[in-house]
Parts: sequence; C-alpha cells; structure tokens
Amino acid sequence: MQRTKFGEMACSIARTLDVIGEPWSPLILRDVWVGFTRFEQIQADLGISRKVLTERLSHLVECGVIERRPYDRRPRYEYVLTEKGIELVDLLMVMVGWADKWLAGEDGPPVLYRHHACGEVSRVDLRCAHCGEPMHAGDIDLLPGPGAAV
Amino acid sequence: MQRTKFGEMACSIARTLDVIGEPWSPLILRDVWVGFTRFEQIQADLGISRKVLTERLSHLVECGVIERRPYDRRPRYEYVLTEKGIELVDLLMVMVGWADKWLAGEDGPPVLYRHHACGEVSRVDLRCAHCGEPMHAGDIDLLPGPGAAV
DNA sequence: CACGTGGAGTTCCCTAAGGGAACTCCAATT
DNA sequence: AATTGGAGTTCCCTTAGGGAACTCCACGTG
Repeated sequence: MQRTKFGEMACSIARTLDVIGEPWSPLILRDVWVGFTRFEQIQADLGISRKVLTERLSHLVECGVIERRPYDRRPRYEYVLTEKGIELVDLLMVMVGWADKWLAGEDGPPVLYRHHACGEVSRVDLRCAHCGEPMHAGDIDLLPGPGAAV
Repeated sequence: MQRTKFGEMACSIARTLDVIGEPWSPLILRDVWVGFTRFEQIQADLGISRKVLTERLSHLVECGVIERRPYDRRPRYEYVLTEKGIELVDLLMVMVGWADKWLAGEDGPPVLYRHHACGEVSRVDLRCAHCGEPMHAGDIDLLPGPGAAV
C-alpha cells in the first residue's frame, strides 16, 4: 500500500513514528536491546519475515538508531544500539509500564525491571525534567513551539 | 498483507503495539487528546483515508482506549479518551521528548509543554516509580516476571 | 412537505507492503 | 572439493492502505 510518510509532518509524534512506527520496528529494537543482535537471532525470536526484517534493519540503521558492524572476518554482522537508539528504549519502557498495568492478564507481567539505584523491582514514572513533579497528560498546557507549522 | 498479530506474544511491548501499533493509531490518539474529537476533524487534520480511520477508531474503542459517544440527537459522535487512554498519552509525550531532542531540525520543536506544577516549559523524564531516581535503559536489570512465557 | 445540508461512515478499485519459502553469496571448516 | 551457516534476495500470493464516490439519516429552510 502506498503508505503516507509521517516524517514531513510538523509533529514530533509523527517524526518518531517515521523512525520506529512501522510494524515490527519496536520489537526489533527491543531484541537488539536485550541482546538478540544478529539477523538470524532476531528473525528466529520474532518469527518475522526475512524480507521485512532486512527492510526494518536498514531503515533503523539509516535513522541512526542502530549500527551495523562486523563481528567476524567472514561477512557476519551484528546490530548495536547507538546513543540515539538507547534513548529510544525509554519509549519501550513506557510501553511496558502501560501494558503491565492495563493488559497483563491473570499471569501478571512477563518481565520485571529491577532498578540499579534502589535495587527494587519497579517501573518507570514520568516526571517533569525541570521540577521533578509528576508530568502526565493532564498536567501540561500545549504551546506552539519555534518549529510550529505555518 | 496478513499481518502477524502481536497480542498473543508474552511481551508487554507487543501487547501495547496490538493496541496502538498500527499506522496512524498514535496520531489519532494525539488528535483526540488535543481536541480533534470528531470523525471529520480527525480525517481532515491527518489526511488519513476514511476507511482506515473507521477501522482504527473502532479498534481503539474495542481496546477501551477511547469511547464513542453521541453529542447530538442527530447521529453524531465524538471520541473521548478513557482513563486507559489518558495513560497511553504518556507514550506520546515520550515520543515527543525523543523527537524534540533527536529529530527537530533548524526550527526546533513544533510544540512545547508547560508544566502546571512549576509553570515552566519542560519535558518528561523517566524516573523510578519506587525511588524517584532516573530510570533509563542502562539503569535496570530485566528479570522474568510471573507472566513469563514457558 | 419536498429539498438541501453536513456529519459519519461504506463501498470499490488499484497499488503496494507483509508472509513464506526457496534461492544466492561467501568465507571459513572438514 | 564439498559442506556449513550466517546474512540476506527473490518470487509469488494475499491483504491492507489510499482515494474517491456513494450511502444514510436526522435536522434546518423555503
């Protein structure tokens, strides 16, 4: 299908979607994050079609979210998160927090996070980078920024 | 294309994607959040095909993220966020924070957030819900949870 | 009362993207 | 020389997205 491209919209959500908004991309990012860094590993773990995996990986590399690098003298490559990609993992952590609260069934969450700083099993919470108080949908006003559309 | 459904994976990211992972869904959620609550408004704002908009709205309603309710005695409806949906906006705010840092071009971010609590233009930061310290990709260990796959 | 209006979808056709399996390429290893 | 295994490519088929036209229906308007 001729998918509309989001990258050109003056919207930060659309721009983020342009990077990881396609189906599978967040799961690929997760895999790379948790240590499935090679083509075959990711393909086997996700059950994704090889064609699509190739496309997604190239796109994520182009976007500077992951880096493709050889790990052997044979033509073997692994993918690693860049700084830009590591910060994108924030997004995954928030997804996990939401799903654990609203979608985890009888069994509870499949994965737990233990926070290094306090040693406790915990989850992320959104805070204001300026004052440190909670910052959620109802706690803010939206203002036009410098890059606002004409 | 016969898209693989993510909802059945024992993965909270996949489960979240099952709700808002399809193209356009996060942008629809954003529109509803910022006040484009009617079919025609959202369609015009996003330029999305009416067919797809219908599908996405139904799905979001089914998932309990938005609610469809009449606003007239004529057959007119608007969509409003549920509690579950309001908490999903966290995800959008994190997307915005990431794109504003990594993708905003010359012009800077298109939208700014002013935090009610402190009155400052700010952005979200991820903190540990338990101890309040920063909590990002490198600050945690992953542990199998009760709902882990067999 | 017939007609027009506008919101909210439906329907239809066409193209492009995803799934899946088979195939290729290539540097080691045996 | 033949085999192996990772890393993609290629091909066919199905299905989802884009876009425009069409439907439905409860008002207002003349």
